Amino acid sequence: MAQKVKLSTIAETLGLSTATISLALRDSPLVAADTREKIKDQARALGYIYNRRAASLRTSRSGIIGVVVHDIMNPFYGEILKAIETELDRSRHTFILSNHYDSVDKQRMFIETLLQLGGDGVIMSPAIGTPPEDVLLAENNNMPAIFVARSMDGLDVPIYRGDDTYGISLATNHLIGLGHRSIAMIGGTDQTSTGRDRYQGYVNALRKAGIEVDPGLRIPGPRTKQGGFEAAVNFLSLPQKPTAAVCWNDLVAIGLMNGIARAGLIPGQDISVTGYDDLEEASIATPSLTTVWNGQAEVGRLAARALLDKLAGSHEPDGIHLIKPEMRIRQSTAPIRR
Amino acid sequence: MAQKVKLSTIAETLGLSTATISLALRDSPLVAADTREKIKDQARALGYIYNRRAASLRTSRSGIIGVVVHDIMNPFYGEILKAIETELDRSRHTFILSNHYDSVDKQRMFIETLLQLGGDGVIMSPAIGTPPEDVLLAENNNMPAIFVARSMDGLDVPIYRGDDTYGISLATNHLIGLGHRSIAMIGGTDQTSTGRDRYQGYVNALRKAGIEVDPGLRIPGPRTKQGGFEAAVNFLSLPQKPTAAVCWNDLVAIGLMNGIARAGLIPGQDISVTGYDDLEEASIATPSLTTVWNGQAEVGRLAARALLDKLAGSHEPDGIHLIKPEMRIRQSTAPIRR
DNA sequence: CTGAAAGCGCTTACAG
DNA sequence: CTGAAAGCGCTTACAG
Repeated sequence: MAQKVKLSTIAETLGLSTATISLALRDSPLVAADTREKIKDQARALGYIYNRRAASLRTSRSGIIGVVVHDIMNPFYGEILKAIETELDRSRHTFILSNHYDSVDKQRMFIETLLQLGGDGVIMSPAIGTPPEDVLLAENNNMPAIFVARSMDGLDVPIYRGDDTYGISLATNHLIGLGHRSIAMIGGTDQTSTGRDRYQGYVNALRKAGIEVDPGLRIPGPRTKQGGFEAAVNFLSLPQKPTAAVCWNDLVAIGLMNGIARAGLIPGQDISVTGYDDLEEASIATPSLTTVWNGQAEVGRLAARALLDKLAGSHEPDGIHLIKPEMRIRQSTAPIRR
Repeated sequence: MAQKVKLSTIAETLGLSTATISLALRDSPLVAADTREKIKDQARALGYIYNRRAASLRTSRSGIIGVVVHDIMNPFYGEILKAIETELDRSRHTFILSNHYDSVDKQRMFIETLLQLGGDGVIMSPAIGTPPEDVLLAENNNMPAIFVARSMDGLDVPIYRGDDTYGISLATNHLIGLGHRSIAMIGGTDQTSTGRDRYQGYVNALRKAGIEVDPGLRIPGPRTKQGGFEAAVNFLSLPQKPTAAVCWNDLVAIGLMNGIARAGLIPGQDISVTGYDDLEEASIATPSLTTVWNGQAEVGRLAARALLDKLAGSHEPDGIHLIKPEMRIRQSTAPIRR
């Protein structure tokens, strides 16, 4: 490798000062237009690479934004990330991604690393059991946080997510409307706000329809396709013989449908199944999945915008921003067979 | 936020020099053990945050490793990434992720950003049409590259991937062994090394079995579930009435099976389908998918190790490192019906 | 075992 | 419109 090219290299070869070079490369109107062009050409010719660490050391702004969620391989988060990426790309921010797999330690290590790198802000879907201190660590060090998909009590961090209680009630009401009375709820956990909200929404809808809530019809836990697939055995052996299942999310629903099919029953005919999220995959599942649109792209886009606005100095309203879910009716649900 | 705590803050409160603090925090044996402890306690008490930009400006090592692939939401890459993450976590490197969506521009911008941040190295699955200069840009600026999953001609960058020609021949031979003679190949593109290799492997296997290769049986293009799903229509209307399909990957295979089922046929019985990759999902698809294990976790782990070794100064052998694929036989393939 | 001083490559008032 | 100089917060020879 040749000698490293820096601002001073360009300055020397052009007989100018580093100050002028620095300003010119950042398109400052303080530098005459033709000087600016000359400088840019020279920078290109020399293969100059801007050293962000040096700049950021001086300005204490890095252009780095951290994003940490449960698991980026989960398409639910994937769809959120894609929207965040699009929004951050537009403003030339770099984003650093991490999974926390609901490990508080892994999440804290990520926040610390981000602080060390001088991260400007962090978008997170907090790990189960996150202590408020870990979020305050970021905020107190001038790195604002925005939550997506999950709330946390005791912090007034802006949060963007779907209205889970309402959304799941849409799915439950849809099944009730089709004549189902014995409806199971598969998956999710009480350890997240989302989990509690969705179960509550399911319970509310049943009560409102005058259907007794049977705790035995709840199979908590599964959150993945694999989990839904394995839950099919338990589901099919429930003594109550439910005719329908409200699933925690699309992944669980698709897994459950696979499991039901494996047992020789036809999902969508013998058993009605609803998902949640409306992943891209939901419409091509077989049968195509009746589900609840949960606005992942909206959540990602709005959260990224809110963070960028905050960094730009505007006072974004804190508090909860709920996206209103919508029903998507497809083939996996049908009127009850009498 | 209180006044920022830096090395000199600790030094002053303790009556020591910044040099000693710096050494102590990095566990240098040059500092007496009890001084070291005292310093670490004080750092913790003051809430000191190590400034990596400053350190990296001085040492020109950042601890950052870039990873850029086609699409991190694709579980094939997801499984590679997970293995890379595990390996890099272990050595306390930070990794920055990006999709390139096969846009050469997006990929170049990522490489430039990484250089600006002082990235130590980059693991990439090069975008279609990547000019060698873009990779040399990294290498010439002291940022070594390692390829995963895709090769590129004209560069001697180490590459880790599966043996595609061999792997696809396993799938094709399996179908031939079941009595199939009219076997379609669905998906993939000639624009990647992987695409060319897999088509070649399919052709080789047919020839070796004395089956004439019919170019009309190839439906190139699809690489996703959606793509496979849509290809089902074309597949089912082929005049040759193929009884089996070798798919580009598991996603295409699962999509195709969904499409076949939607048309009222039973995949695995009426039509045999093979996938490629053996994603976690393959075994829970319905029917479970006969596929080729492609060693994603191995690819990721080995590539990360190779990069870390290179950064540590060891001379890693360049060239191609092929993982040997293995057949996984499940329910989606069956003897031909006469 | 500890300290004084230079320097990594930028940006930013301040002058002119 | 351009330049000289200080400083961001570390680490690293070099002394002692």
